[in-house]
Amino acid sequence: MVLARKDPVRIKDLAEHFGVSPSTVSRALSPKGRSLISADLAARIRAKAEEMGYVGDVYATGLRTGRTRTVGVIIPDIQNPIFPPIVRGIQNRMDEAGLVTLIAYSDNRIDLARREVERLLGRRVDGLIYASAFLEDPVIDFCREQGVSLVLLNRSVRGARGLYHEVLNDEAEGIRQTVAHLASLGHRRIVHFNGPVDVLQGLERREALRRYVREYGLEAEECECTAFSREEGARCARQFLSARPSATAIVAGNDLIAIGAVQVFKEAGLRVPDQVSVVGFNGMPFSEMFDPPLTTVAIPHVQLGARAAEILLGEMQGESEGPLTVKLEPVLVARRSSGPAPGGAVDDPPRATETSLKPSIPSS
Amino acid sequence: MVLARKDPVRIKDLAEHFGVSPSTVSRALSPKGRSLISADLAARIRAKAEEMGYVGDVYATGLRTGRTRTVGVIIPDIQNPIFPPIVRGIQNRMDEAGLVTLIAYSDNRIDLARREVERLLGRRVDGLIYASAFLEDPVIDFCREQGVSLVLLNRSVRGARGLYHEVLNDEAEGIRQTVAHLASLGHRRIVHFNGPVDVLQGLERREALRRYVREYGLEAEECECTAFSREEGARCARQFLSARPSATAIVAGNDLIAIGAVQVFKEAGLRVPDQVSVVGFNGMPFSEMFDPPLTTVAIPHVQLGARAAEILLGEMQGESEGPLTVKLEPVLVARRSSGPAPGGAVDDPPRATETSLKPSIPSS
DNA sequence: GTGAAAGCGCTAACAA
DNA sequence: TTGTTAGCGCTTTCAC
Repeated sequence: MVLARKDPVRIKDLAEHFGVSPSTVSRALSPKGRSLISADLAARIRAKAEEMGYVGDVYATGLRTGRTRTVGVIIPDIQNPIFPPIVRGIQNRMDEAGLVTLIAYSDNRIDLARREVERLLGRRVDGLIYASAFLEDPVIDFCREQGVSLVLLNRSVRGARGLYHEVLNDEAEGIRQTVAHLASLGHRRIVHFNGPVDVLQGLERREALRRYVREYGLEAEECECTAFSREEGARCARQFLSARPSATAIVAGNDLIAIGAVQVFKEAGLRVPDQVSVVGFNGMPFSEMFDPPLTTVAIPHVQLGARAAEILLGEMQGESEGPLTVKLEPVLVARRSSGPAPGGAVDDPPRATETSLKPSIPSS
Repeated sequence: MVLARKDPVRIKDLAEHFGVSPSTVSRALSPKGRSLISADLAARIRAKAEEMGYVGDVYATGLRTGRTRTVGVIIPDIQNPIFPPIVRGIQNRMDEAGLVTLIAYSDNRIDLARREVERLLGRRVDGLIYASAFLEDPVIDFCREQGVSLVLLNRSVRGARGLYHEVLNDEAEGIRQTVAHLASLGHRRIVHFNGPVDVLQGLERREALRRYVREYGLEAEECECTAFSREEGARCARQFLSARPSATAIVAGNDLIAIGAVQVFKEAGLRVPDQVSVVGFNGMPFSEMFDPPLTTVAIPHVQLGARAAEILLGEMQGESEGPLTVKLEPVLVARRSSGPAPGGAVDDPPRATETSLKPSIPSS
């Protein structure tokens, strides 16, 4: 049994047991040192270390080498439902590699992000995964100055491409699928309740929408939300109701905007999807339980996290093949908040692409 | 500006600046040592340290003192929606106290929980917050053997009271509010889709239900779910449909069981709440967006986390006033999945206790 | 009230 | 291939 805390096994103990010096044991235990000593002895030391439950002292090693086998992750808020799967993806990969992950919250404020980066650097993290909220972000330059390995996750900064590692969702592809879906349902005029354009996602989704609306021969108007929130979705929905446009579908900047809009439509007696279709973005958990179940673009959050961790690990080992930009493909999940355009010709009848019960996460 | 990484300020630098010895600076900077040196010098050293951006080296201190200003938190899975707010509550408090929080996942498996505890102890955490899944859990004894400060959170173990610090939701009170609510709506016969009774919550909720059903003069049957999952809720709902009992309301063991049941009822054409009321438990995010919006017992998750952190901090400072058991009060949030009993006399008409839009969490 | 010195456990230069 | 030695930055006796 491991006695990790009570009386930890030290290198000295192993050295005495074998009648060798601490350095020899240290070499036997470290990947690079192992080749310097006799293979047989190294193997025996390693076996005994395992048996005695040797766990290297992270603090001694950290002090001596400056490397701490610790990484930091900065996200806006773990209570935002897109981040738990991202964090899990990161930690899965880091745990595998024997690193520990520190999680810090910026609450979407640059000053807090900066403070948290400083705290993490003070903790001597070997690398950082940063989910920045804004297109312009001085905190990223600060990280660069500090010389810490850095991967940008899910949110990016203007001009970052080629400067920093980035792991991103393919926003344009998600919008393309959305537009294709609505076009196939016979919609011809849509309104985009776009998210804030000072955030990468808001900007990219809006630009992709403009492009694909053209390519698919549709027409679009826009209502700009100042935040990715239900309140803003509701505001645009009220505006939509009072303007009474001829559009038959809403493409929301994300799921929260979508559900804010749906709620207002329902309260106003506008039937979704009979009178207006609504499509979200993010594939947030339980969106299939909403009323109506929400059609949305599912982002591979766990894989985004895992991929970012992977790249950071490579970077930390000095495998510097130049800054990478990785885009992962999202998938539109068609549910019942979108349907045939009222009175419109339908090229392709709607299908149920998702059956009722899927494996779910146990809760207390 | 702080240069946390590039060339950190050390005690030696401060010592040289003031022409004193490192010991003096160390004393000036530590709360206990401060009283040993001249107050004036201490103040000047502290001011300068602040100005120069001195950040003590956690690894040197950890090595020297054995205390690491780090705590570990073990939860089943951050993707389970009840845990993000708990984690946030813990971290808010720990950050305030200048401690760092390591989060590990057990996936509700005792072997993994054990492994994670060992990893955390290997990382020399000063304390542990443990959200154990089971009523019997040897991992807790292991923690005790290791002599690490420990607080049990949200999930408890049989016989733990008086042995370990516990921070719990008041399950009985939540059930009492549920039963009172249904009674006031005229329900007389209910079915409890209870959660697994080898988990504290499942057991306590069931026992409370039996008690309050009696106290309020109702009658209850039970259908036991083997997990807190939608699948199990759906299974009990199908059983309910085929048995066609006279009950008019379902009390679900948690929200997932509730939504699994609601889904089956809807598919079978049974109207909620006109023909059957359903009440959940947990107050999970976005449950107000479900169809119908779910009546549920909201647990103060953030406060649970903050309280657990508070107690752990006290324990780590040796403020040992004996093991504490803290219970926090949940609140029933009445929404539209519960309504008057069909054909029953209503003592008290249902009210809308929640209006439509509440502040929500921004999402990308 | 302050300084000198030792040492936490580990690794890496240097020596043999 | 292995041992010796020094020292990472800090705290804490012990001496003055």
